[in-house]
Parts: sequence; C-alpha cells; structure tokens
Amino acid sequence: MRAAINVFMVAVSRRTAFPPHHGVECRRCPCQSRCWPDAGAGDETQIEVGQFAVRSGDFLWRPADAVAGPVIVHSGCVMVYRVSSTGDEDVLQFALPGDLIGLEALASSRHALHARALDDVLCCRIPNPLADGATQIPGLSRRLLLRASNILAHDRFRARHGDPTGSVLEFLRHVGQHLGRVGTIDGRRQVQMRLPMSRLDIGRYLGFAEETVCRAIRRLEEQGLVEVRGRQLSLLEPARRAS
Amino acid sequence: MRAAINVFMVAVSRRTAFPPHHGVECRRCPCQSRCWPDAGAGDETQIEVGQFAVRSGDFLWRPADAVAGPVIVHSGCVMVYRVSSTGDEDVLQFALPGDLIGLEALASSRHALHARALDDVLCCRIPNPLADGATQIPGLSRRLLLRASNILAHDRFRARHGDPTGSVLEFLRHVGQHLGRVGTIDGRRQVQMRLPMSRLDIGRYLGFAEETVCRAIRRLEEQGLVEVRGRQLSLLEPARRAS
DNA sequence: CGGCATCTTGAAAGAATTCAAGGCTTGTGG
DNA sequence: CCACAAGCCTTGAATTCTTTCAAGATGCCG
Repeated sequence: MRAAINVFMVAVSRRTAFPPHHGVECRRCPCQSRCWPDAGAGDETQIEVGQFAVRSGDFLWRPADAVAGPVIVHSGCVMVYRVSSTGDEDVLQFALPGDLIGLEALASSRHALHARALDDVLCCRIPNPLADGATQIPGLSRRLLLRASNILAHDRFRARHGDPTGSVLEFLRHVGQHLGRVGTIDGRRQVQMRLPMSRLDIGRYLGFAEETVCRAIRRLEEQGLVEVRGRQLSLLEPARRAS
Repeated sequence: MRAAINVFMVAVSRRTAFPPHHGVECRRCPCQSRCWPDAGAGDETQIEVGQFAVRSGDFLWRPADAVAGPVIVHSGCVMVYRVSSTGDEDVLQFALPGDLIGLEALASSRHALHARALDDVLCCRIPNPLADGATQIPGLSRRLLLRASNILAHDRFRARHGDPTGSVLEFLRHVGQHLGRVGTIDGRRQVQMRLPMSRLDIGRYLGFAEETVCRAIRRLEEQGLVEVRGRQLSLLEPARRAS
C-alpha cells in the first residue's frame, strides 16, 4: 500500500511536473499562476507550502478534526460536504486543481465539514495566518483575503437556478474548464474530460435527485451539446456559421 | 426631504445610541461587539469608519459603481441581489444590523451586484485594505479575513434545503435573531418583528415562487409556530412541558 | 470472470409553479 | 383626518415538473 502511493506520487508528479518534495516555495513552483491568480505585480509574499498526497476515498479532514490550515488542490478532486441532522449529504464544493479549500475553517480550531478525495489527490497546505502563535508571513492575510473576496464573488453563482438542464450544463462547463483537455474533432472544438464525481453527488451539489441529473445530461446529449459515455464526457461547442 | 432624513437619523440614533457623526472609531462605539464579534482578546486593530445614511429604496451601490470599501449595516436592512441575463432577480443576501457586505467586491474596482436599502438604513464604511495606495491599517486584513472565514462557514447553510416550509421557518428565525424583540405573552416566549422584505423577495432568496412562500407561512401559522399579520410576525416558542 | 456500485429508464405520485382574481396594507395627497 | 391608488398579499385551480419507486443495464475493480 505504501508502495502503491509512492508509485502514484511519482506518476502524478511526472504527469504534472510537480516537485515531489515537501516545503516548496510557491514563487518557485511552475503552478504559481494557477494557484495564486490573485497575486498582483509587486506582491512579494513568500509562501512556503507543505505538500502531501491523499488516496482516492480518503479524507483530508472530517468534522472535529483539528484545523491545520487551508489547502490548495494541486491535482485530482476533493468533495467538501456536510451531513445534515437527517443524514442527508449536502455537497458544498467540488475542489478542482488550483482551488483553495478550508478557508471557512480558519477561525475555528476544529473542522465542521467533510473533505474527501474523489481521486488520488496532491495538495499543498498553506500556513494559517490566524492561528495562535503562528509565524506571521508578511502579506499572507492580505493575499488570502483577496482570495476569499473572489470566492465570495464567484461561488454564489454556482447554485441551482431553477431548471436542471441549464444548471447541469453550467456545472459541466465549470468542471471542463479545470479538468478538460481541449481537442478538435470534425472541425468542431470540444472539451474532453472524465468526471470525478457520480451523478448522485452532482445532484447533492445542485439540489436535484440523481435521476434528474441523468435525464438532464441525456437532454443535453439530445441537444447536441455533449457526448457522454459513463463518466467520460465531451462538451461540444455549438457549430457557428462563418463570420 | 433633506429635513426628513435628518429627523430619521436623530430618531434612529436615539433609539440605538448611535453616535450621529462621521469618522468614528469602532473601539469607542457601543456597537463594537455586535459589528466585530470576531475580535479576539488583545486585538488592537483601530478601525475608523465613515458613517452615512441611505433612505428606503435607494441604492448603496449598483453594478459598475466604483468600489469604495465594505460596509457594515448598523440599522435597517439591505438587499444584495443580481439581475441575470434573463432579467430574473436573484437575491443573494439580506444584510441585517451587524452584517458586513461588499467583501465580494474587495478585489474589483467596480461592483457587480445591486445593494438596495429596504428600510431607512444607517451604515459604516470600512477602509478597503486591498485598495491601491490605501493607508494600511495594521491588522485590518487579518480582521476581515477572519470575518470572511466566518461568512464562508455560515452563509452556505442558508440555502434551500428541499422543503419550503422548513426553509422559510429557518429564514424567519434568522431574521428574528437580528431584528426581533423578545416578549412573553400568555407565559409563552415569542419573538416579534416586522419583516423588511416582501414575500416575493424571500422567494427570490430561497428559490421559491412568491405564492409558495405565502403558503409556507400559512402552514407555519396552522402549526402554531408563527402568528402573522402582513409583515408583522411573531415567532412562537413551541409550548414545552415543565422539566 | 464475477460482484458491486453506478447509471439509466419508465411509470406513478407528489409538489411547486403558473395563471388568475380578489382582498388587504401602506403611503401619498388632498 | 380621510380617501385613493399602487403595491403587496392571499387563495384556488390547472398545469408542469421533479421526485420517488422499481427494475434492468452498464461499467469498473479485484
């Protein structure tokens, strides 16, 4: 098992050029622009992150776990969810490469949510600037506040907006922007990807039943907007007339 | 009109002991503990806010307005919403006394949302720690990051959770905690309030039709959980047996 | 090649939405 | 202070949609 995860880490790091050691400075990492899109010119914040891997199905944290600090997902997908008193699982976020999770727990000493890896995942842990006795990194609060602002600005747009088909399409396009590979087939641009989450989880995220998500995807296929085979999915650009 | 708002300001400031002048330091304001519940012991952040009044129906900001900085609502209610491409109004937040709004706009130079006063409103404007050339207030980023963290932790719990009656009840209780006056009638504790928003706006917030909100409130009344007369509303504590 | 979880589809039941119309509040102006 | 008008609230009935229930198909991992 230990061997297995080492193999995975090497494989992943080869595929994504991720430096396979701990204690990396973001400004020397090739992924800096993706993980810190907010950094403006002249921002000299030096962030040193601790890297770690999580295997598919394992938890990054669970309720009552001690808060270590926010995490940036480097590869794979992390599902953040809570379990209601009635036992329902409400999915709050699917964190994709570049996404920052755990901001909601900065103020607490214990987590309140579940964060589970849907894939084999590589992560970078950011120091918590609000922790007591933490070594203060100049500018880190400012950087994270900027990030939180952007999250508040964009996260709210992802809720269900009535009709399932439109919501699912919006969701798939969002995932495609992070995970998709762009290709051209028959002169038509398309984004190919493999969905990390089940239809049931998409439903729990958008607030629909599993079957409703299925039927929405089918409707999108009938409209020629996607091609589906299980979790393998292509988003098709609607054909446009020459301009 | 100008006279009218002055009268309003005096009236409001009498009722809430709000210092009726500009440039107030939060640590000398009687509302500090409500506006900054996150401030820990030893937090010496000195925040000087600019106070201003907005009349019912007027906008604090609209899309494309320049961003001046986040705002704490001191009295009244501010509705934050966006207008979709189809013309639908999605309500994102009803900001009640003590609530901080505008965090989502920190990173931008222009607003993307509408913020409209549903009441006559008094506000305090916080300096924007992310603005270029802003006078840096030590600890302000840290304080706002803490606040953003709490917003991310709690805001997500307010979405619709399936059944309209339960969602509306949860919503009414939330409003009651901020605006309600606690009283006892017939030995039963109850929270009285006047709703600042219409049924239609509640629906736009929770994702239901106006009529569905009406019927949900009616159902709550039939269950003995509330008493309603238009926007005047009492939340009734269910009678408990002696313990 | 199983075995299990996931995905898909159909039919029936249940809910919210829509459409329509009447009653009630509230604020304004006389 | 009263009357009026506009917006808001309420209710009913029909429609539309999602959900639920059930069962079969598919895909994936060991």
